[in-house]
Amino acid sequence: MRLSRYFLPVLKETPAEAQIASHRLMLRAGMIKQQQAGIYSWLPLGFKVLRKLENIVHEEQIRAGHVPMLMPTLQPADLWRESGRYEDYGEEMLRITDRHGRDMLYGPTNEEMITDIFRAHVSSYKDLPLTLYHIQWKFRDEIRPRFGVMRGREFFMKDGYNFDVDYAGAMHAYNRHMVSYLRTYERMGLQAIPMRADSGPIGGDNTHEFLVLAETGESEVFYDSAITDLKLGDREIDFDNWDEVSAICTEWTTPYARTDETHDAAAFAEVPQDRRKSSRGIEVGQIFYFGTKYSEPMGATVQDGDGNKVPVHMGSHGIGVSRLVGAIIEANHDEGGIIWPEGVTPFHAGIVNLRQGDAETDGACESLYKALTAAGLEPLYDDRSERAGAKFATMDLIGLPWRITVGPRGLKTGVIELTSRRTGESEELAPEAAVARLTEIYAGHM
RNA sequence: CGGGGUGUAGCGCAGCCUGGUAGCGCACCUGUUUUGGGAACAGGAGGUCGCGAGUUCGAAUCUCGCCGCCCCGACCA
Repeated sequence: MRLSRYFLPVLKETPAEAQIASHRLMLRAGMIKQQQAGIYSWLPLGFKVLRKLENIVHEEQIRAGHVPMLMPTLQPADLWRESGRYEDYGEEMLRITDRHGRDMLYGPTNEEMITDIFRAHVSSYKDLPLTLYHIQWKFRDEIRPRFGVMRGREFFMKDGYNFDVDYAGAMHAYNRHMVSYLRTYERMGLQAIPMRADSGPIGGDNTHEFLVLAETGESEVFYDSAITDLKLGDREIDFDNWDEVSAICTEWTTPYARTDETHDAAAFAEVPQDRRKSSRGIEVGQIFYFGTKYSEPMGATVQDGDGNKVPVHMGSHGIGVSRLVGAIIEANHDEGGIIWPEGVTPFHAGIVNLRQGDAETDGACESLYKALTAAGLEPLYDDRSERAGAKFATMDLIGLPWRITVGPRGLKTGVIELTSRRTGESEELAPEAAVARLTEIYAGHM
């Protein structure tokens, strides 16, 4: 993409309403525009990141054997009356009436609707296990939205629902989600720690939240630092292997890690002093097992091998996709701006032309642009007639992990400069060598 | 929803107390010079002063009502 043809309305000054880094930087980098309290337009750069995260979530869900679909944002109130939540949910639910006077709501979550779909089409244990998910906009009418997309009213979320014939099967689904979530966050360059959590209004017995450590997090968290050393890496995982999946969960849930809601001071005291940490955390996902809470009242049953109708065991599993954009920035920024992890960056590299209009530098930039594109990478070429400082500041702000600087000085000796946004380290090398380096760097992130 | 604040050009703000033709910086447009870390000069364009009533010869400014947004708290993916 050529910057001169893109839409990137960056701000030099910080809008007054933004308090925390991610909100400030998303506004300044032209990623979002607030339309109402807690409701945002996603401008091209923000939208690109959102889509990247969405793709990662899809890939990892499918890898774990889950099945994608899409449910509507507007739901009939009657479904929620069946589960009893229409009355229970309170003011947070946005209620709407259509022209015929029918009660509807903008979905804050989809347990009722997925259960309705399930009961209409599944009646045998032979069709189980099944996990369906979608990634869709949700609405919760928060009393006080804040922190930009981290706590908006409208938000983009992956929510998945498992259907199993018994408790053991549902627990495997629970574990499978935990492992696939760990993979998902790792690919996004995040360390998200699973912590035993409260079940809240969705209800259930067994639940973990995933928290990203960051100073601006809304929850206080307590953990054994041993957990932050854990990494899945590129190990192969057979998601159908109950023991293997369960063993990984044990690995991740054994070190102490809890939010203030479930914190147990006595148990925490048994963690060796030097590994006892407390911090703030941003919740970026949650998994629940809630058994037959919805299947029973809504009649989602299957016949088991003995011909008995039994309510299915369910769980629901969410990842806050739009919130993750903010969380990633909270965990990856400096005074100059955002620093995208390679796996989620909106463009793989920025090309800065230091002498726009000079035939030689223009030509060198063009051929670099073509070479990177041919290598399957997506560069953002700053071809504006701006001075060097302005171009550097823009690149730093929008946080592309790699910057290629092309100027007449280097071209005299046939080199360009490759700079890491994260470390600030630069290396002079031939254009072809830079393309090769970037291809190699991104090989593990495509 | 309780407490506090705020609304003036795209963004950041001054002006309001003490009523009298609406200002500054950045961004934008034109031109010249510049060109490896947010350039300089000159010229220019851009405003229902959140909305509605009221007081007044006259309201951005005073009064009343409403709305939006932000912060703290309670609440929350």
